[in-house]
Amino acid sequence: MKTIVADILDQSLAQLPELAEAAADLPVESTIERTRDASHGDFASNLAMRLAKPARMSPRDIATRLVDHMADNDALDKVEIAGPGFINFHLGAGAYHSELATILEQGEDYGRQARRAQPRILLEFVSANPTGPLHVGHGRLAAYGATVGNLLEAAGYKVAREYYVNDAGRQMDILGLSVYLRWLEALDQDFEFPDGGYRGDYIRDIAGELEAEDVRVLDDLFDGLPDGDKDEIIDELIGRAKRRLGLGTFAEIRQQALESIRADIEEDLAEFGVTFDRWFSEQSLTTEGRIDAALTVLEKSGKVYEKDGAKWFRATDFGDEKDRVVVRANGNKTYFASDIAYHYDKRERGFDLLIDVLGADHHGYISRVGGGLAAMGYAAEDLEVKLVQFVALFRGGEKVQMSTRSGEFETLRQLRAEVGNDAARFFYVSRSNDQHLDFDLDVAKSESNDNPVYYIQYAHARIASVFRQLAERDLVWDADNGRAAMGLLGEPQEKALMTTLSRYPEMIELAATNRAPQHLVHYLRDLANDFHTYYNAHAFIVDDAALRDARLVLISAARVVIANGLTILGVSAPEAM
RNA sequence: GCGCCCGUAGCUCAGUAGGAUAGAGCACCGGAUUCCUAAUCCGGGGGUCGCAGGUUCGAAUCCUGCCGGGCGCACCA
Repeated sequence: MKTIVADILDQSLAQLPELAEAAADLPVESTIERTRDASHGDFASNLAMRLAKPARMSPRDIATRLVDHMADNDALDKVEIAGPGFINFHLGAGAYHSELATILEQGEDYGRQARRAQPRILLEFVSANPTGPLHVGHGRLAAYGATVGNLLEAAGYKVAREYYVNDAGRQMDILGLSVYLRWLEALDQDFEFPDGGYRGDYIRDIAGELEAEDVRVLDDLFDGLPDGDKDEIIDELIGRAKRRLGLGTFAEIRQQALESIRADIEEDLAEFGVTFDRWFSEQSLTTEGRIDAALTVLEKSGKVYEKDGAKWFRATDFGDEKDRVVVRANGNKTYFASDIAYHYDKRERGFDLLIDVLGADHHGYISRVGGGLAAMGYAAEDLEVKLVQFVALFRGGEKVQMSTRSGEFETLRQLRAEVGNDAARFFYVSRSNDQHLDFDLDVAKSESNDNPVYYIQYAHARIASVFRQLAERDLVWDADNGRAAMGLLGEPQEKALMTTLSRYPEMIELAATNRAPQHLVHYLRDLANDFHTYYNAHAFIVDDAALRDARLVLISAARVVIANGLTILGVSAPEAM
């Protein structure tokens, strides 16, 4: 709908060369916005004010010229110049009526834009370490990433979703050791479980199902353990287990634990409506030689040097605080080396824009990885990182304490079971990603008017209910008749609803561009409010068939848009509540 | 110490590449149902947009400094 106004302005501008020149760098559409006050019309443009300086004319003179050169347009009622030089556009009812027809015609495609070839987007999110179940913080990453992915697709982009599985390195050895120790415990071996191990109940579950071929009891594993801090003790135990069980057997335990946890995460997310096109294994980077290949490219850039026996990446050249080690003195590659290799691989696979959704504690990582990309012949700007701030759970007004150490953290599963998937998906994205989230469990699970999820779903269910009532009264909705009678929709509540509906495509575009799902949440709340207000003010199923059919056109359109928006959020749109 | 994010109503937060009198929910007060679901609606009070400067026709929004809160600064992953 905004394009109607943009076209009119564009065409007027084209006839005024002296202004068109000044506006060369200014997309006309970006000057147009919805008005906040209905007396200012439907859309307003600040184009004249923006051109005043480059064109060296007064804003009001510019506005006058623009308006004088506008061709007549059926969609337009009138155009006014107001205030310091705003051009206000008043659309006719016909523009809204045709928008309603478009909504019904396009159905679930309404608000979706045509495919854009560029950029091809790789969206990486969650990527939690496969050392235990997802907790509530990961849930926010999942809900945010999934919704941003849906928004980008609605805006026409091709999006691939990926989960990076950190299945390499020391933490995997600790995982394997933890499982083996629980397996020993189950066979009545007596020892104190080391502090540095993973001690959640899920480790016992995995141990209970352990099926490694040559696994056997090492009853002297803890004999003569040297003193040391918890990391040294863990490393010593890992070394002993590897030597005595054999590397192959230890690796088998480790892989079994990894796969069990990874599968659990995948199932958890799938139940949450979050799926991925690919689970990218960090191990595969090593086995396929990609880390070495990336390091070779990086070294050719001249941004790698040796110091103290290690190889360092000159990250400070790319805005990082300090240079970063990529290969340690002991020859092991760092996690940072895998990260660079992974992101290099993403670009090599043909993705133009890499969006990473990360926890807020990863902010130090942005300039580093971006710098790596730049050094390897791509651009730091190819990587866009969306940081998501932490989640605090509140129950009964009290903050719920979360402790990973004790294994007593709140898992995503527990949260989903407590408040339901719909409320969880909704609440997670209802705040800006860079705002801390206070998740109030009592509100999220209350089946009452306190709960904004129900408020929106209820609007959808109510519309469905109206159509059920219609059938019960042996009436049939004649949509063609309704479309022909849309001129009867003159009530203020009807106009308000039509206006909000017509905003949907603009809002989707905005939310996608800004990776800001909260716009959609707020929009749906507004839309539901407009519908509920209308519902309370006027009956839809009236005796006058033309009016009835027209009103049913309007609320059908509302149903379509609410359902489309909820689908993007990953929230169900119930027919009845 | 350095870096990133945040500071808007009593509480939780929106606020669109700067735009016209700053919005919503909750809470509080007062109303609405012989009629399509009251999980609803209508009305009301509530604000020095952390503070101080700057940029300009115009700043909650951009810039600088300060104050307050969160997070991060490994040859860990």
